[in-house]
Amino acid sequence: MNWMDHGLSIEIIPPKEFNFNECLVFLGRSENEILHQIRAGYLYKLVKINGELILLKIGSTSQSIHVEFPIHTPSKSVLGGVAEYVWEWFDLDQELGAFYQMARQDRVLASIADKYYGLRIMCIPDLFEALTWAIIGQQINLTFAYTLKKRFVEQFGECQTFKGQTFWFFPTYEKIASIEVSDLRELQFSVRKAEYVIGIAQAMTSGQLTKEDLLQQQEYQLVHRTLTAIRGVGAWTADYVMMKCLHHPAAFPIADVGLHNALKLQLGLERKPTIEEIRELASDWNSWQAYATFYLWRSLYE
DNA sequence: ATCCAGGAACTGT
DNA sequence: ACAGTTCATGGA
Repeated sequence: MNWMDHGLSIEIIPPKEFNFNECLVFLGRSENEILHQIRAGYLYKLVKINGELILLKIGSTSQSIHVEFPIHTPSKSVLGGVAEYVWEWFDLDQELGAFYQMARQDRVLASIADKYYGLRIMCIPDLFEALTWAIIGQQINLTFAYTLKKRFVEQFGECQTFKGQTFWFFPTYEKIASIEVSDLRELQFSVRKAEYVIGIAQAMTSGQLTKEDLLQQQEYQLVHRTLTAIRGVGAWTADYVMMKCLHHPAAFPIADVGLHNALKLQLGLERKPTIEEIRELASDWNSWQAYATFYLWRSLYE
């Protein structure tokens, strides 16, 4: 992690292959997103550092990312925590040189890797949020998924208001562990999804499920098995969470409908490819499947 | 109206 | 192991 403490703000020096504006395009894909806002080239997000809610205002020059604090005067330890958070959110530990080298030779990826150069996987550092968002998104269209997430966050999350704008923080698992299935049914969750989300919240509250344990397990197969043992988490959700939260570059949600649509579009196919055809197309993506998938998702929003 | 959506568990064979 | 069914509702 490479960053500087400027007292009332911080400056983060990302690796070479990084383009803030490409990341903003991805973050701005839904009007109904409630967990961050984009205004005049700045990204606003409410985060929790050392148990304290902090509003971030994030901008970028060609060489660096800078973070300001519109509401708070941050302490030293908060500044460090914020740098860590932003570094992880933008997936800045990845060195993408090898990805672009592979992608340039790849029939599917060549054009989009060039077109979206510098785009990073926009991560979901909070494990509970990553799992919940994946479960919400199962088998419904993305627009409705955002609507459900918005209701969920507004009902059970925390917020701060600044200059007439309200900024939201995702509900904690402790909070969700104490609610009932009927509370989520009122928001139009299905009974199943409500059970899954509350069950995961309870497992996390009791300490049975932690991000630290999953990070420590490291090996793809082991983590994947641990995740799919959770009720509500199948192969797709496990790969989604490994990609967006646990930073596994080989995570590959191969059954994803968005991936299928993007491949169809990129290759000009008349129908969506089969799983076997995708395995063939992806045969050279070794250890970059997550980035390949993310760039293909990006290609769906122009 | 009809089909599908960033799936997964459950049931029956 | 594998295939079919159910869940649940909005968007296009």
